[in-house]
Amino acid sequence: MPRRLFVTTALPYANGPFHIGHIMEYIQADIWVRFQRMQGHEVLFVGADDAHGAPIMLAAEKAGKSPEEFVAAVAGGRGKYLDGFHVEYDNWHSTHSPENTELSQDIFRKLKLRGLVYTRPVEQFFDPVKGMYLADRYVKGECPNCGAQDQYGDACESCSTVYSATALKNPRSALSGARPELRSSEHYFFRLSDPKCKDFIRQWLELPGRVQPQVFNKAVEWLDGEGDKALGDWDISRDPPYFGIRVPDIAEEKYLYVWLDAPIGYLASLQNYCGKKGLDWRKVLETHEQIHFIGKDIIYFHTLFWPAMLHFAGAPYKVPDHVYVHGFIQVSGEKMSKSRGTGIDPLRYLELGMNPEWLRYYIAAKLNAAVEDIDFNPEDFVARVNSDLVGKYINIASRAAGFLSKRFGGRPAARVVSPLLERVRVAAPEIARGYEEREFGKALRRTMELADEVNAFVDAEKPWDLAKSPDNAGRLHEVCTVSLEAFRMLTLYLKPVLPRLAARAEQFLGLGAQAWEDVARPLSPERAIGAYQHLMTRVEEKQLDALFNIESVPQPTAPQRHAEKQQHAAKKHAVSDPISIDDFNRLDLRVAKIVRAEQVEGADKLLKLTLEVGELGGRTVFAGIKSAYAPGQLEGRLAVLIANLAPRKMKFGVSEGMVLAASGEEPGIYLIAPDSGARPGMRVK
RNA sequence: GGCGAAUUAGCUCAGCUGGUUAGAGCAGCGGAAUCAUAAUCCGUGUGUCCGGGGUUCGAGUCCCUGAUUCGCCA
Repeated sequence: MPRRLFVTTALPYANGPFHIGHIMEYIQADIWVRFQRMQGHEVLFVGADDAHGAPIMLAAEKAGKSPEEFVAAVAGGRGKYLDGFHVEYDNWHSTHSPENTELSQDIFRKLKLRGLVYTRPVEQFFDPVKGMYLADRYVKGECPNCGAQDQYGDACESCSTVYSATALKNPRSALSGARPELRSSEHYFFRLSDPKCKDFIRQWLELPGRVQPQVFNKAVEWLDGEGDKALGDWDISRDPPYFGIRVPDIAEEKYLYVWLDAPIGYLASLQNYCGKKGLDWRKVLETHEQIHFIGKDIIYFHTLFWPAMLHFAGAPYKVPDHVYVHGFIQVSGEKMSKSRGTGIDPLRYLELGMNPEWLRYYIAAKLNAAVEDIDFNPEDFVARVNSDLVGKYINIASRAAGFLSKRFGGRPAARVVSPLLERVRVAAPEIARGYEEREFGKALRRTMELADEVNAFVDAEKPWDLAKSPDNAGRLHEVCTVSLEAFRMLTLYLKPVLPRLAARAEQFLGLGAQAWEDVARPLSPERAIGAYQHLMTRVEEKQLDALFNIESVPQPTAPQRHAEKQQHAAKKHAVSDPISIDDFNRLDLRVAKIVRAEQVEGADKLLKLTLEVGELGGRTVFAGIKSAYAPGQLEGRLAVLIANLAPRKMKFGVSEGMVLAASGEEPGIYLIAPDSGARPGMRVK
């Protein structure tokens, strides 16, 4: 009995392009969906832009566009990312759409009808210059607890007290700088604290397998909060000006809060798709399991509000069957940050010509079903992709195809019996379980174990020796057939992760698109394989350097020039005169944290760095790295400092050491960074 | 501040309800091989399982405590 699945990914906020975190989620969901389809299940996989809310309104204003234009421009850029990473949605829509307006107002009306919506006045800051109410994050002032300056209206970064914006001392609008006025207006609330609401949510959460255990615990913690942590009602309306959906059936201009209409966008996208396909979306909703992939940052909305909204709105709406939560992707152990330049720009990845399936594989290899962050580590990326995919998996086809084509007209041997193939074949259910449970890392680890066994088999059988004597032709034929048949099954196991590569491999093997059950259908002696051509190239470190170094976009160089360059470079490769270990020990190298980086007035190449060097305290260093780094990129990073270099007086001040950086013939300077875990003040030896 | 999670080999990570000398991949090192112009195979781990206490016949696994990191506090 095939399952019917309605699968979504979290709706990205349409105030900018995708970042690597979005792409990770889409890859996770896409792999899962492709796997389900290979199982013969029916899947509707949709996404949409989350287009409403104050931040978009303000971003549009800043860009000199209407919100509609602004959002449309962002939406126009989505395709190249999704296509680029082989993420295949059935539909991509927007919350700023007729479907979403209708659905959101319908759900609102139904909730109201059931007595779960009420109004009460809310006191809020109003910016008299901008003529709008200010969300907490748009108010700044002094912390009421510790007096720290310049804090946002929700929590203090200094003493981490949580408060409301109206508690701030000397508040001002972060938008206009004006002193905000306290005004009151009528807001709509969703009665989340109602016992029947909480009871329902708990019951919804408790179904085994509904959400991961970590998510369950978190949700219950919110649900059972007491005192000032008790679950409160949810403010679901906003005053104009607001880019959103009107609160229906009232004369006054009020809007639904963006977080109310955002998840409804899942349904709007489904409805939009069904409209195009002539399907009844109500029917589809009824017959399909509803599954949401989301990040850990939005658990709150998806495990409390969303199921409650759907449940109490009633038919045709249906509560989600599963909410699957993933962690964040970090880069080299650091939180992603555009200002520090540590993020990976997915578009740049594609523009550099890097293979999207490398990233799909790497991400899949690190993903599991837990709510854990994963780390993108460049060296690890190179090692995994090159040794797993190229060295182990692709190599199997490459080792067998030549003999089979040259000696046997490309036809596999008939009726080959092999314990190895049996082992590869019986792994199918275990690997399937890995995909099903979103334990992609496990599925791939197992697959690569099998690839190892196949390579060991080839080594033991030594086809190159067998090929030397015509007497061994039969055995040679069998060995090559076993290798290639194993390759076929491994391809099938990897197909959800590597759809493009699998399609090319299938073509090479003379097969149609394989489904999961085709594990049991071996290569036919009737059909010759095609000529082997390489299926995947290796990652080069240079590509990762280019990916991370925003400043030095690689110049396409003519081949001759490249050769010239290498000749020049060769002369410089000679190593300097030897020194003793004592000479080396005279250098006092320390890990230093760059706490501040500033432009130096009048200097072409220098940046002024303020360093923190553990017990050595603070240092000021002038570094000639202005051409390669913007000051903002450097703050917070670790570097290596020569701490005992004699201080040097410069035009702009005294430099108390040097930070280490690498450079070559080509332009570009690369700061030497300690591995994660190093602390300021540690000695480098 | 309160609550929670994480901390295992150079790197990335497995280690289920406590049970023999703690594992894998990659890297490194030593060998072999040359079918694979993209590579493989064999061998090789003296790891304060974050520190310190405790429970237990027995703890990476449970409890307490400290450190660091990361979340959540609507």
